[in-house]
Amino acid sequence: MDLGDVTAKILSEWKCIESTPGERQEPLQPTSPGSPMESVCSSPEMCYPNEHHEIRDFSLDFTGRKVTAAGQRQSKSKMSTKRRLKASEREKMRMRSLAEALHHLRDYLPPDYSKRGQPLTKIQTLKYTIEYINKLSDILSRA
DNA sequence: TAGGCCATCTGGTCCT
DNA sequence: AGGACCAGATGGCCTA
Repeated sequence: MDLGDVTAKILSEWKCIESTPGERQEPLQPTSPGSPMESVCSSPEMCYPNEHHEIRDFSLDFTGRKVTAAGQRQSKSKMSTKRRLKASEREKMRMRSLAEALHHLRDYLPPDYSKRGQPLTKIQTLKYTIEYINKLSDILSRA
């Protein structure tokens, strides 16, 4: 069995899964053309156009930020302000790389899901990836 | 309006 | 000491 056969078989089996949504633990969300998440946040690049979150964070951090529970905790922080800001920046970058990795992971899943309008959520991406890998493993073990 | 999803901030903890 | 990772809290955006 060559790669083409395997791929075709996987896709055909995948379509079988798609046609039986009852088997899914987490049914796909209904189609909604022009999904906001797809248009706004389907990729890290689109998620952070012109670093708009940076702008929002900056205003929150340095200009009249509302007092919140987190803000109240800040007064108890033992970290210096400089170090805290630095840690926040690193954490932001870390979470962005995680989101980017998840977006990249979506590209490896069969395209059927994205055809339904709504992009996969992070959790859906992980769950379907596990399912997909199990499918591949099953097919390979039977080959 | 409620609920889901997401990005971000933050403090705690572990590791180097 | 400082970086990485984690989990809780928070607020914004969007859809049903």
